[in-house]
Amino acid sequence: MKHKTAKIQDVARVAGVSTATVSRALSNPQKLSEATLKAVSDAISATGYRINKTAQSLRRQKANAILVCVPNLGNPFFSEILSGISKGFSSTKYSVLITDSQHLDEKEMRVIESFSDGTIDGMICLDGNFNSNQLDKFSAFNVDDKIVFACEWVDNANYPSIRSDNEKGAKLAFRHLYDLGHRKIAHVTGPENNVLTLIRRDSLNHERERLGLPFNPEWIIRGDFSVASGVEAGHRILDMKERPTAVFCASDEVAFGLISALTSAGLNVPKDISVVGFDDISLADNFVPALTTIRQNRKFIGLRAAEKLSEILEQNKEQKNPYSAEIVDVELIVRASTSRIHVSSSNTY
Amino acid sequence: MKHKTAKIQDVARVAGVSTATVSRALSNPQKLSEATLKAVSDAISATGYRINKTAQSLRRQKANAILVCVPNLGNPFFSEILSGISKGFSSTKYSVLITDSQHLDEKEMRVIESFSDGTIDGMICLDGNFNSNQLDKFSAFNVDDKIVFACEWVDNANYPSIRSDNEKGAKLAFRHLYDLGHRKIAHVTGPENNVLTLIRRDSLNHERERLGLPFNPEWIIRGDFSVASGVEAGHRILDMKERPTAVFCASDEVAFGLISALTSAGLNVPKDISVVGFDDISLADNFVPALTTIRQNRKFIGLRAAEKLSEILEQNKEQKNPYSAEIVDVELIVRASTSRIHVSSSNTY
DNA sequence: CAGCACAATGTAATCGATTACAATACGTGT
DNA sequence: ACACGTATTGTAATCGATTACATTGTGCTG
Repeated sequence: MKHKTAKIQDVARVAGVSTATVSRALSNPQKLSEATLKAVSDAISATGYRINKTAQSLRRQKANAILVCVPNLGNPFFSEILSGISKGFSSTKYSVLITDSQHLDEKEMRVIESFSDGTIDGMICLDGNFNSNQLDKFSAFNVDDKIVFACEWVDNANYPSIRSDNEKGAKLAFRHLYDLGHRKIAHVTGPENNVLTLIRRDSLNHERERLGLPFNPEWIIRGDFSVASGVEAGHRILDMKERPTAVFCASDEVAFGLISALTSAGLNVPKDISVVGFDDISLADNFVPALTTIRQNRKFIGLRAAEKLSEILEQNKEQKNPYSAEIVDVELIVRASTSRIHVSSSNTY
Repeated sequence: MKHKTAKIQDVARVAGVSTATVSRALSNPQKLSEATLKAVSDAISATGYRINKTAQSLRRQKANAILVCVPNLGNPFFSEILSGISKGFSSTKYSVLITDSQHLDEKEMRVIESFSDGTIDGMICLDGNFNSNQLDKFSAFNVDDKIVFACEWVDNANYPSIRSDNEKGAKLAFRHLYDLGHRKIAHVTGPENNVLTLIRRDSLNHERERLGLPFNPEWIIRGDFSVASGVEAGHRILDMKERPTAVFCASDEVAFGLISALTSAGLNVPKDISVVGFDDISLADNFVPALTTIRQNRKFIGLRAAEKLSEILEQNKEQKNPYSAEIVDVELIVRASTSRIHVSSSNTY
């Protein structure tokens, strides 16, 4: 039609030089004389030439693309991380591909496929749920040194990762409730096989023991980070003989669901029950009541993950970096969903 | 290192056939005899061969990838559409690339670049904010017949699009409030240059006139779909001499911000002011109060957009389809943020 | 059994850019 | 004037898969 895209040959012809020279003009300009450089540059404008990245990738054996593996694209928690990653790569030559790993069995083979069919050079994985079998495949196919984990990670495996200080987060949440006078503190966890679930729960339990608080196994409620699981947890709490006076939720969405369920049942948050979330997603500030939560700097985590992966991909393969987990600080954001314990409920203990 | 990925040559050698035969075994198996097919298939297993898509793309002049252009990746509204798109392409040979077009000037050139450097075959655009200058470039570079719009679209331009019935949505929202006895109905719009803003506002105004309701220009409040703009609108309303008794917001997030601001100021939603949102994002059901809203079937829109683009890309270029806008039905979801007008406030009118 | 259609497979050019190696020109020191 | 280093540019192989065209073989028809 109108635009038959010009190729390097066309530029070479117009500029009166060889294709090699054109190529060099683009990637090694310092090797050429001023005059030819100008000629080539003019020819490029004249022809409207744009490099064909597919051909370039084939020749250079490099895709200039990375893959982000997201557990669930429908979950707003991830959009901001994606946004950070996207920003981190925006000034580089890399394109960002995204895949939803939810309900995807053999997802590790899909990933390996992408590596070996030449479509990606590296991966940022927001999904820490890989078993050792899957990880073995990564190393068998030599892709394990091109993967960076963000937010989540894999225990006992030496992948670089950028993550929040979850331990501190759980501790801050717990201490905040404790300082407000709460002693019966429940926790809605994440899904069982998740690293975040473990570390937050352990940190919480540790803190509870340290402070010598009562423990009721009923108060550890299984969730899955979703709003629905928060609602479910709310119903469980409403049914308890011995209700907690405060709940620490593994995510803001869980907290929203929980508050929604408690409120519908006629309870008041924070008067009857205080609630703390985790993440500080954008809505936390404008929920009713505004949610006290632990802020994860998700955009920063995404950005750093992008930078880290870039570094790894640029550096010489030989000088392998040792294992490194970069821990990003978290912050307690006190809002309206927590309050000093009410006297009538506190005297139970 | 361990895995020097096998190429088609290696497979050919192992199978004792030519590379052409191996290639045919993969893309035109019906042209080969049972015996050679088996030999090739065995050789592929033996060598662990995986096709190199870069080489394939170069030769076939087809990237097998599409780009999704998202106005703001950080906004959860888009995650579910993305999820639908991702699902729509999951069983095809296309990979999905995502780019954030926010604050990106010359974004049309970026897109054209991606088309002409061979990295993408088509695009789904969730951002209708293109001027005619930019659109002219699309057609100058012959990419305009490989673009599908979803959710948003461009007026006066013949791009295929999948979108909600926004007109009906606004009408449903307005009628719902009217039926509850509200007469002073405010509207928080989207950003000024947005097609959704226009169509929803026009539909609302049309409905208001039809019903002969009072119009106070103050009641049309500029927003931008964000929570923050909802908060801002809330403050504006609190300051009004003549307050509306109900507000229709251009997005759920705006509604959240609005409710948050009103509630903080001591008002009760819906007792003092009823609020309707638009979108039915996942949190709407668990906001406090649960939000009455217009449901957009975002996952479906994403899915259909993916299917539509696939069709377009597969079909013969010549048999160009005429302009087509596919309108997806919307639904009023009544929850707790709207109620029959309170007597003390209704008698003002 | 000649002649032809058709099925199965091979040969080699091709997609567009990169780069090792070769070639040329120019300057400089002796 | 010769030898050699250096700067600049060209020639042609290469990345890995696809496919037009050529080739071979087989069966069928008259």
